[in-house]
Amino acid sequence: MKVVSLQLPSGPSMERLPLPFSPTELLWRYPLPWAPPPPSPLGDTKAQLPAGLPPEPRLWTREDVVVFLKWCEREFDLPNFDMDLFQMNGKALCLLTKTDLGERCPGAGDVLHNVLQMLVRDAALLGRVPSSPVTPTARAAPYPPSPHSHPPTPTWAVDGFHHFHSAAAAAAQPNSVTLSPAPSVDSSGSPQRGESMSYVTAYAPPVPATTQAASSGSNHSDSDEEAQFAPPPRSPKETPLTSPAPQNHTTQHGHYRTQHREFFPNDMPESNTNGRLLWDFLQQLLNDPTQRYTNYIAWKNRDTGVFKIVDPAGLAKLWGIQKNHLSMNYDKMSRALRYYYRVNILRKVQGERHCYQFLRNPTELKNIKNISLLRQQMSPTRVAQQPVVKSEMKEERCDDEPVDEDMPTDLSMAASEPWRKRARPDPANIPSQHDKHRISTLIGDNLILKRETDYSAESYALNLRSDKCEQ
DNA sequence: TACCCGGAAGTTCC
DNA sequence: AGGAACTTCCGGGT
Repeated sequence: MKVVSLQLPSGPSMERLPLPFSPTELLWRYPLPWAPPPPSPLGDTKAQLPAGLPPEPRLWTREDVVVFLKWCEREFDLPNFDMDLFQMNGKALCLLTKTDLGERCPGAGDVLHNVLQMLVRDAALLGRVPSSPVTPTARAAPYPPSPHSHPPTPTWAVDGFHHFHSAAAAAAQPNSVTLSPAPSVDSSGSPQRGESMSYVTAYAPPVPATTQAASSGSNHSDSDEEAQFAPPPRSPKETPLTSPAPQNHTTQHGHYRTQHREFFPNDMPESNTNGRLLWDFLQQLLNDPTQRYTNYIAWKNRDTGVFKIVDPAGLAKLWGIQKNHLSMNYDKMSRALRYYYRVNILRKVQGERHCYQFLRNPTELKNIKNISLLRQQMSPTRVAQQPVVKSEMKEERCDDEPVDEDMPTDLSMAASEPWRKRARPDPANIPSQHDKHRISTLIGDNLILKRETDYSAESYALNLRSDKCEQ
């Protein structure tokens, strides 16, 4: 499966950001709702259209339609279309509904529909603001510069992690930017040799060599994108992988790749979440090897799982695209993040805006999914009996402690907070609003110690051992 | 004003 | 059908 580097429509800092989704995972998500002036929402995809194909699908001839369909087959690894069913011009093609397309090409209707929608939308935008023609060469032409193209990079965002060589970046792209493959780490792939592996390594995304080879040929070079998405420098303390700070990009990447190949074998099974869970989505953005999303979200301390949402609105839009909730905003997305508090996947870093901390490593999270969620109920009374520990969010390490197996992992209200059941329990046992708030606080506070423990490299290794035992 | 919090109800997908 | 994982909306606090 090839990856199309879809471009986000511009918004602040949205320019030229390829979304991390494979076509089949993403394309249905379009069309996009916000339409500030171009750059094109189709971006690279549009630019990769066959030369000579008009940018406006509705102007296509029958022959153009065939060319387009053939291109889609190749580009998106779609099953071959029955061209007899597409004896129509572009205008007619665009009138087909998703269902229509699905009937004509089972399994690819959504993709086709959404590609068309994007093209139509893009053509409309181009109509308003004439821009570069849709040619293979147009791709290399950068979009009009925007003052928002490169939002401020957090000072903590690193300086040892140099730009990848363009070929390497391109090679890394398929896995790094596709939400289909496993999330940051896979339970079956990584822990075996991971006893001494740090959190960093566990979070590092896969860069299988075979994928590189497979992808580098048919796709365009990313050299131009690399220039656009050159990752910000990283702090030397950032990770063992990057320290001491390498002088050579190729060496850097080689090391990186070597590490990943060790922990992410090529036969790694696919994720069971496909980036459709918010935590997984965030992890994938955070761990993008080419660091293209650091303008949106970036590790603040990868070892402890602390990250910062650099561009809340932008990130929310990305998430909205991912989930096809195009009115997504930070308020809504943050609500989803807050639901993670109760299941101890996340916590807020007190006093720092847009700063959160993962409380579970990806292996854990994935394992939880794999074992059908250990639905350990954490009763309010039980929680309330636990000591309250207020912990300042520093990168302090606590004693090693195994993963709390009693952690609720069910995001539903009922699982962790039974009073939220609509069929309410005995009223005598219902906490008051104040109590509820306190309990929630207790849940969060009480687990802080553990969280910071879990995210220390030592305990992460310990968790891995635990994972290993489970396997 | 923006961020943050959590309740409540609704939606979508599996 | 039912549950999980959000999404949407909201009132309140900082």
